[in-house]
Amino acid sequence: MERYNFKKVEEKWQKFWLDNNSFLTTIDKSKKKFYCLEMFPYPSGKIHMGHVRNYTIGDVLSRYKSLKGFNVLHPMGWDAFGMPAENAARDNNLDPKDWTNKNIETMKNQLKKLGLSIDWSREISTCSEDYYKHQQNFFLELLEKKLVYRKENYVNWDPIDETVLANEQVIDGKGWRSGASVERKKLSQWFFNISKFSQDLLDGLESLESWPNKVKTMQKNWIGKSFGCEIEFKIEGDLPVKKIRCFTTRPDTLFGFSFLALSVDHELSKYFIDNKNFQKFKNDCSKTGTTEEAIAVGEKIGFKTNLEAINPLDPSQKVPVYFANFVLMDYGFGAVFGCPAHDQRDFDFAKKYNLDIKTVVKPFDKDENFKVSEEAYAGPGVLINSEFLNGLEAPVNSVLETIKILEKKKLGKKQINFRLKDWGVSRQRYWGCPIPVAYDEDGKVHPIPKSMLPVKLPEDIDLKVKGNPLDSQKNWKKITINGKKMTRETDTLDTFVCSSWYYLRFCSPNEKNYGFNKEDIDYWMPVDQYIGGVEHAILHLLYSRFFMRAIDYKNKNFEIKEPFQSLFTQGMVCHETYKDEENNWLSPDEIEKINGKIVKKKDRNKLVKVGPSESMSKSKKNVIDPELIIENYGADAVRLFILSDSPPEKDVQWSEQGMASSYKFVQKLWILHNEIKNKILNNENEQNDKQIEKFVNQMISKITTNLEKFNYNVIIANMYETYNFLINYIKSEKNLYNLRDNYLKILLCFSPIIPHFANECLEDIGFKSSFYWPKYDETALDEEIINIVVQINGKKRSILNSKKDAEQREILDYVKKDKNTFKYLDNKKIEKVIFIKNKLINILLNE
RNA sequence: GGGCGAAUGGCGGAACUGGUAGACGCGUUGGACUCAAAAUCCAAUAGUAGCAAUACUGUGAGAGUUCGAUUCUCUCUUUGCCCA
Repeated sequence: MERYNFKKVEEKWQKFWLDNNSFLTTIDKSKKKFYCLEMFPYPSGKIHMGHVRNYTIGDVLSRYKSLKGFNVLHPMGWDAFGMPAENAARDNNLDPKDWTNKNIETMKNQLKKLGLSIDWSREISTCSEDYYKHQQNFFLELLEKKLVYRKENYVNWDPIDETVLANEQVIDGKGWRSGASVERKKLSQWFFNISKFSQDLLDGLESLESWPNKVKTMQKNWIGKSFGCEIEFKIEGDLPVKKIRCFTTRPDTLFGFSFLALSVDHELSKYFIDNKNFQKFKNDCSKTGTTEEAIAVGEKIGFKTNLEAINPLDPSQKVPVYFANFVLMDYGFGAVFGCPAHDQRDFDFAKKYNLDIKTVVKPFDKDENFKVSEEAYAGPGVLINSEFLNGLEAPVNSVLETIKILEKKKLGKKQINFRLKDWGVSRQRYWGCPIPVAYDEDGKVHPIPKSMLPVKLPEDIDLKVKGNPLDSQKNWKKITINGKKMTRETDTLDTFVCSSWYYLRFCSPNEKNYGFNKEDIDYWMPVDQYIGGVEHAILHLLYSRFFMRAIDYKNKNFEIKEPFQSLFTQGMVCHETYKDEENNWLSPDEIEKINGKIVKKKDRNKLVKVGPSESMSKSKKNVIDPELIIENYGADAVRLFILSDSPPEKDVQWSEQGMASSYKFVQKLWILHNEIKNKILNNENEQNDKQIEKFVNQMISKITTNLEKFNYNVIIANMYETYNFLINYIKSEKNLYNLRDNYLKILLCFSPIIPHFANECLEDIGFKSSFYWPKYDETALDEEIINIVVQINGKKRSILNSKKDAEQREILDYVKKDKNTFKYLDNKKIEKVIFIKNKLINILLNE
């Protein structure tokens, strides 16, 4: 027998699948469809272990569904626009397109070596004109539907990448890629009107039963529906301003009102434009970022006006009006009322400017004299010091009641507010999808006529210029539309736009006239299973859900609303981290283990510090290159290992030993296969053997259930159990009657996990095609002899074998005689017996 | 600070609707093979006591519900993620 040559076998089957177009998919209405999609990769250079895990999970599912008879769509593409390409190209004097395409080639080959069942004829790349011309068309459609608009806005400006960042791309006040401190800057930007769909996006979550609750909660919080009240405050002072509108979720704390705070961009600011102190203040404000987090953490500063606001519930109460840096123009009306006792932000502000702090809510367990002193009290309780509102339970009752009163007095009205803001899509970068509009001499926006699409990116650009390289493309910028000279928009679209509709394109990758065609969409959509990292729980998924709605808006393209029927979020691949004595990161192949000590390979006297296991990242050097691993152990072994050690939704530890043992397992399976093959050739008997019949049925049942529930790590355990069974079974010198049929079923069950190996073995015993997912026979699962647990006073004392369906009396008689249990019953009165047929007997004694 | 989750041997992890805790793998120990080692194979492996049969303890801590709790409820601790 030859040693299992994974290289030969894997190449053979990968070629076979390619030559036979095994994974090519077309619409087949006679079959149920299954659209399996994994989040497509960014072509950064090489695939990493995270990809291996993600795509293996998807592949196992796709192959399983195929065997079950589904018409499976399993495509792959490239999220190919984005800054890394532009930066790499700039630093190495390359064209971003060449850099990207080269990476795509490399990564595609790597993915192919994993033996993925992908329909490569549907491959798409978001940076190709074939793709982005449709995206530009969508942009224009959205523009027509007024779902895209342009507005001047403060943005998060990344001074290193010289681009605008979305709020969610700012982490701890720093750019998510560059790490630079983010600044506030005013720019004219394109926005998608996602907030128009706030309620719809929120409601849609209800229908997503197969999404993790965690993700739904995160989206819900992100959309942030709040219920409150719009209040009009009368203003006194020397300005021609009589009232200011505010939004608040806590109108019930109005009696604790001690200041009114305005955003520096509030329309009132026009009266202070010449005030030097105000200008200085405004300037200081721009140093804090625009994120909620930056505002919460940063120091609260204010600029006092000489205006006074009047409490609508108590006209005798007048409080100062401030401009404050923690009030944002796009929340509410850019104005909030301050109640320091019950809001920490207001509290900090009041302390700083010595404003009143009046307690109006007391916790349930405190008395009327409760006073807020060290920090604000935002919890529930009862209203106090609030005249006619006293005694109301806060917040639910008191808020509703106060709104009623305000509405009656025509001082305010109930309002719903959403935290979700419109999506700023303008990026001042070259390597993205050009926004298909131009400006005439007056600065008026004109869409590029659809006949002139795509707006192609210019070639031969200079990426070394400061700012947006497109801006310096004087010739490219010039365009004539209908005889009129205009200037092109130089912003490109956020790459999240590209990934917001790629799942649609996979359905119609070759449609020339539009991004998709309806027949394909109606057949393939929605994605039945979407698989990817939880890091996209909010943005990508929310944007995609928005995009479906936006394209559907007014023209009714779709039968369905939600793009992703089910979502699975897989965990990360982690590895220990290593540092040398100078605290430099070391990669796993720079270290070795000698006599239990971990030392540097180059200098064995140098001890290595072992850090915690963290998600693999280049910066920490704790990466393992999948290509090398596939080279050394083979794709099947890698697939086995990446699934074996942890449930797919949890993080997995990379372990060299674990990897090696998966490799050994494949080798052992091959030895087993050859022994089974010999037995099969020597036994051509049709009779059945119950033992193998029962085991294989059990196994099919287990593996099927575990596949359906994504318990892929347990499937690997099931495979080991199967091996352990079979190796003993064939040694048992039984008459191995129906070994061939049962072994065939086993191989079919293994085939989604280790497809090359399984196909090789199947061919070896005479099966090359018409594979299917084996069914299990419920009746074969029936046991004739059953283990019954015997408990005395709830404590397990014995297990006895009984024939199926034995009655309580029989079991009890047996227990009384059994050597393990009779001693417990000796001379004691049986108080009660709990009996569950075929499972357990629990005898309660009077002691 | 708020929301959501998690906690099981030396390690990763199993355990169906409340019914045999620790499947399976790694590691470790002992043995076989070998001049020797690696590889491979066999055996043991939650802890304590015992030659053993067996007994007691045991699923982060404490309480509760129940004949019976890893599983359900409450409180606490630690920890992860998201939001702030």
